[in-house]
Amino acid sequence: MAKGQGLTTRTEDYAKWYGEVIEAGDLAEHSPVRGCMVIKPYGYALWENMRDVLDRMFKDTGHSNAYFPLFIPKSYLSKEAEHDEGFAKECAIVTHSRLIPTPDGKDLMPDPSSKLEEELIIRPTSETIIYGAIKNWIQSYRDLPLLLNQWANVVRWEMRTRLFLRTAEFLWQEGHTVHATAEEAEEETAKMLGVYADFLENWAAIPVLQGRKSESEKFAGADHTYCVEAMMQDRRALQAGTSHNLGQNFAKGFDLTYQTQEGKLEHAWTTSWGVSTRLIGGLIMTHSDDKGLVLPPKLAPHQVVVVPIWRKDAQKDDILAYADKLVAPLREKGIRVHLDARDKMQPGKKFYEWEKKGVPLRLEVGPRDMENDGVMTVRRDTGDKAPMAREAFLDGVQATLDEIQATLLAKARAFREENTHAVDSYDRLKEIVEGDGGFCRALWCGSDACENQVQSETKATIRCIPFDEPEEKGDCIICGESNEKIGKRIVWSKAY
RNA sequence: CGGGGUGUGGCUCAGCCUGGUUAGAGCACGUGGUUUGGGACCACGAGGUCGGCGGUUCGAAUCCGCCCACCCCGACCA
Repeated sequence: MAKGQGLTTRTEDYAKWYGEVIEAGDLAEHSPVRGCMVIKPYGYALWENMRDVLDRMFKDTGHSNAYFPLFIPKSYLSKEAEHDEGFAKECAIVTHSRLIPTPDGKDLMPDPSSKLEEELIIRPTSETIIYGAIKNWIQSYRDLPLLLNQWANVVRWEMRTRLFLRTAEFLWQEGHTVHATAEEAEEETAKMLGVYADFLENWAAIPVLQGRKSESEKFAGADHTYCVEAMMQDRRALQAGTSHNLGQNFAKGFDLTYQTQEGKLEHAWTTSWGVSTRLIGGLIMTHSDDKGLVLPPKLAPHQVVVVPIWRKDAQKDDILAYADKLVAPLREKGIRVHLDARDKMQPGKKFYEWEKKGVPLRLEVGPRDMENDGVMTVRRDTGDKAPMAREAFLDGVQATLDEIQATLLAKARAFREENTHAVDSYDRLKEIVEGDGGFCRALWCGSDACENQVQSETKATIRCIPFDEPEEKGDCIICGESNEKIGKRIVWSKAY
């Protein structure tokens, strides 16, 4: 994208648009390390806001934060067979602890004598290292439930990466809980999925489908996986968060046992759940437009930006003093406001910049406004521009921000509904998937064979078996067998 | 890991085919001035081991060899 011009539009090239929005919004950039990104201050501020809200939600549901090591002894990974198989092919491995100069003295190489006794895996997820530690914390049913969360970075050596959506290293939170009964573990798994759905809809303004993953899509090592799925503006699905009921699989692998009230020794029941910096990608692809980022007020680093305008230097001090009559009251109301007092920059340039950065509400204050005790307001979501009296603006600003938040959610929900189709034949499924795309609600027999066939022929996958689908008996659109095992429509879509 | 492509100031690229003083342009950046209600203009200025190593040559960004990195398209995935 050339500076001083517009972005590639979504219809021209969606992937290119996505990259340009990130660049123009100053969120992140590629690092010299393959598949890794540098999250810039503005992008990190967005992540911090997400993190703070989620962290509060986790604590309100009884969880405590802890921190476990980045390195996992290789042997830990082989204690849960499915888990091992699921992650082994994308691990970074530490083999040495020291560098020495090469024989020609021009480079460095691992010192053969520093080869580790046991190689260390850089965590792709922390179940194994956490169970290794907490099995010693739990002896009695009185020690349960154990409700932990960790904010951390993890590494998965992915083949193809995209900023935020799939990077070799990413930031996330991973909840890990241990329970005395299967019922409690199931309740926890469902509860945390609900927390994610709440966060996504009410804070990120991203409507989500809640549901269960098919056997082939579930987390490696889980009994079953629940997920929240969102639709991006190119009508592809994004798995925004997952919550896994791990049953006793990991407890057995790590000998995580507790003594019951009756004095018997039993394996515990565990869960894990996570969301990552991928959510930033989801936020971008849900709300942003051809002018750049559009951020929901509840998560935006700056909810309001004030651009002062002066014609002559002599006016500058007066205008800035007047701008403060907006900025100070906004701060008092707890609104995140930024005054852009940069000199030697034309107002128009600032307008474009904050538009690209997705600030929900822009205020322009110049001599005319100062004279009228007014302010010019511009909404990022609709582009609506309106002059207002200062006091009236201040009285209504929170309501305006709430309305922007609600508008974004409603718009995203309407888009998803428009692009969700009830599909009753495989031909129709292919037609949609190969055409505009979207979510296809269809009957499915529950077999891997049908799932694999669709995936290899169309690239679409089963995103989830939604909770809120009504019961519906009928024949699988692929093989024609009865769907009695599933008993309702499931959702197919291409996904990120 | 297969197929394709690209490596030259912060960014986008020209120069390479046909080797020849001091490697260019636009954007961005700095200073000064005029500007400022939707991306300003003028002047001056700073910034480069031309991805790395080796070879050919009097001389290499340019030719040859090897290596590395990144990007795009596939198979795999939060």
